[in-house]
Amino acid sequence: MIKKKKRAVTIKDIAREAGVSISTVSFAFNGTAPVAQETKDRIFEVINRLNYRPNSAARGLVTRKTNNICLFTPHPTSDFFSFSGNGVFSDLMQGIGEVLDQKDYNLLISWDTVGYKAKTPKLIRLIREQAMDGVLICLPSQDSSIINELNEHNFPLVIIGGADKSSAVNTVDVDNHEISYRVTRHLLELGHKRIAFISPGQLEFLVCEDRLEGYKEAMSDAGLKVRDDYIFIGDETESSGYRAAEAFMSLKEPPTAIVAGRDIQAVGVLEYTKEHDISVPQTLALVSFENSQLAEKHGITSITTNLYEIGKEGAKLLIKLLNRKKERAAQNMVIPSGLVVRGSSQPQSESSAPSVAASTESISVRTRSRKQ
Amino acid sequence: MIKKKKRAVTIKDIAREAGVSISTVSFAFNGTAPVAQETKDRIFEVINRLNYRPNSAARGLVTRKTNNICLFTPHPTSDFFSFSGNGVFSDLMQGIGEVLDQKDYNLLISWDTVGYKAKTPKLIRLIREQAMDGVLICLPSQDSSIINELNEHNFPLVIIGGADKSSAVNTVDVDNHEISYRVTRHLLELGHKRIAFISPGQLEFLVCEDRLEGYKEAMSDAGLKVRDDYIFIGDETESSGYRAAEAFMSLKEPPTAIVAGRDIQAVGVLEYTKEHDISVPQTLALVSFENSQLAEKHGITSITTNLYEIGKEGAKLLIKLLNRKKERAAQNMVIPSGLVVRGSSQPQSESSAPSVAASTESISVRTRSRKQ
DNA sequence: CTGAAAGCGCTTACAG
DNA sequence: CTGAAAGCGCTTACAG
Repeated sequence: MIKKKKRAVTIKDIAREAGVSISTVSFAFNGTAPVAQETKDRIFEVINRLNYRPNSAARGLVTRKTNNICLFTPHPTSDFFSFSGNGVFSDLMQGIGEVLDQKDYNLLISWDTVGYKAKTPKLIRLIREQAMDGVLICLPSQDSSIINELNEHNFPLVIIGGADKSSAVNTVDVDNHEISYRVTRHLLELGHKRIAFISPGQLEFLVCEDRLEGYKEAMSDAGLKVRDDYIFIGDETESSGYRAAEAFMSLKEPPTAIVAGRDIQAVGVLEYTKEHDISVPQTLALVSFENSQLAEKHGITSITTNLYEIGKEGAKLLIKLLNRKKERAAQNMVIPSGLVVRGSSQPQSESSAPSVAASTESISVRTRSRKQ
Repeated sequence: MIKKKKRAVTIKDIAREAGVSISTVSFAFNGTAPVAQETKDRIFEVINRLNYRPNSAARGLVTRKTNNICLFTPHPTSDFFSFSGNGVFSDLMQGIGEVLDQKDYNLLISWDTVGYKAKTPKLIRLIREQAMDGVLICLPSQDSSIINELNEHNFPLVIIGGADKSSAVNTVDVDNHEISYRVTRHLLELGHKRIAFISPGQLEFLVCEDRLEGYKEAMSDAGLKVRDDYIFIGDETESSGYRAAEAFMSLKEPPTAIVAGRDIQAVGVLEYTKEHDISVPQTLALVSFENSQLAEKHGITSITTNLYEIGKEGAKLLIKLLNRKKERAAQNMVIPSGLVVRGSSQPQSESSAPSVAASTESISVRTRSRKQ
């Protein structure tokens, strides 16, 4: 037996060893044409003995499939992902990873290096090189130049998180407008009228804009005026929540409730109330988004924004797109959110007992989709 | 002008449009053979106009290069990565990402789905399909079956984080043994003799084993006995730190200092001391690993374990390997760590003033490598 | 059920 | 400096 070093085993090796043609090997291996059981057995014996796997480049060249899907997103430590306390980026990756693994797709990552709304040479290069079959985009705001390039080259695309519902693109996201409305509504139902809002980040981010709008709409619908001094643009730091609280509570007419844009901000608010002996929820009620461990730990009422589910459903949708022959209308999938009520927004009549979770939907997250 | 829809532009299109042969296009594009300036200009005009990029599969088939490097790691939300408070996984990805972006490599991710020390079909498949040029492994413990397969196929490999120094593999890591020794030594120098240790996780994890050994060695070197009841196997939760403190402080002879295996555990310890009116550092001194935001926030003395640097240097090393013709001895690179002293381990003579950082090496992280 | 042949889009000797 | 040709390892009509 001659041992060749290093060279990878090819379909020719299998064919020779099994005494058949390479087409037969291909047919057997892929189950793409009928092959006699006997020869099939012979072929697979050799395949397994030699640990044969088709070279991905060669196969990709003819099938025009790479089995790679690309995730395009800001760097993991950028402020888009830097929600302390909760692994937003990890959750997203986990969701995507689980689906791709199961479907035998590989995950290729391309960072949005140049900052928001910037040109994106790397992704564009990958598109033109046809290095993947489809792409998953997760950006703070929509970049139409990428979307156009993707469409031109017929690359299936799903936008996850921060989806602009108005465009005819496949999206998977939480409905930030709706959940912000719901969270504000929760405070209104507790009797609050002076409700302030902290934006989770700059308003250029779609998530932030949507949450602000949801808050405003809830206020208007309740017949209340939206006051500019009740709106604070925060960021990913705890201290931005602290500063927001400081600003609000220094007003002549301070709010009786705050909608924090994210849990870490809510923690900042609590820090302020502790320092200034403001009782929560008696004097100041507090609700937030994310429902991360932080919210649980500090007894903050919060609404879930499940990045894990978003990643998972996004990946699923993309794969479905890849295996579809005929085009269909773009789908906008919304991941349900559950409001988890805790001590920070308990009705005042009830005792301020340890946090109580009272949510219907927070566990069983189902997905529904609607045509656009 | 005839507009063809959808078909990607190939080297043939460029050749036809520029009136040259495809070899000349290839030579010009890759700068791999001299081409007359005039024809070169003509070719590049067409290339730019048509946005040509060589098909990656076709190119990969002949060059045997994919420009992909694969990261093999547990799922991002697995307990290996679930250090709350700090984005270990994000930091790692960030470091890797920056280097690869700059060098025009793509990042392919393969999760270690089956748990620790398990068979790993996915990675093995990618190896055999030759879907990448090299791999970066980041696992809680070494898996020799993978390493063997990698070697068989001549795949360059770098192990980052959790590296077993004994084997002849390229590694990049913090020296967990040394930093644990250093951190314990710090307490010894403050006069402590009864020092307890909380393991950051199960001892099967190399990181944990190394840190425990470093602690033990420091104790022995100081002529102190290592007591079994001074060792607690913690995990990634805050409460494991709390429970460790509880166990230690209930001993007949409680320790006067604790080495927490990670910052989140140190926070748990502080929670316990607060509840039980134990003054830190007077009655109980505390040091930890990671030097995350948690350590800073709570004034905990901690030693840096820079995953960002580890990722970065790991990626750099791997790329160096890829571009090297002749083999060289395996390299073990250690990322320097800096001890950041804060209030939790202040010498008792000094006032318990707000945290003071006193570290020489924590900022300027340089790398040195040694042959093995 | 099986094989010979073409072709995917490139790179790379080899001539000239 | 440029072109014709072979070949990378596969899949897929096309015959038989």
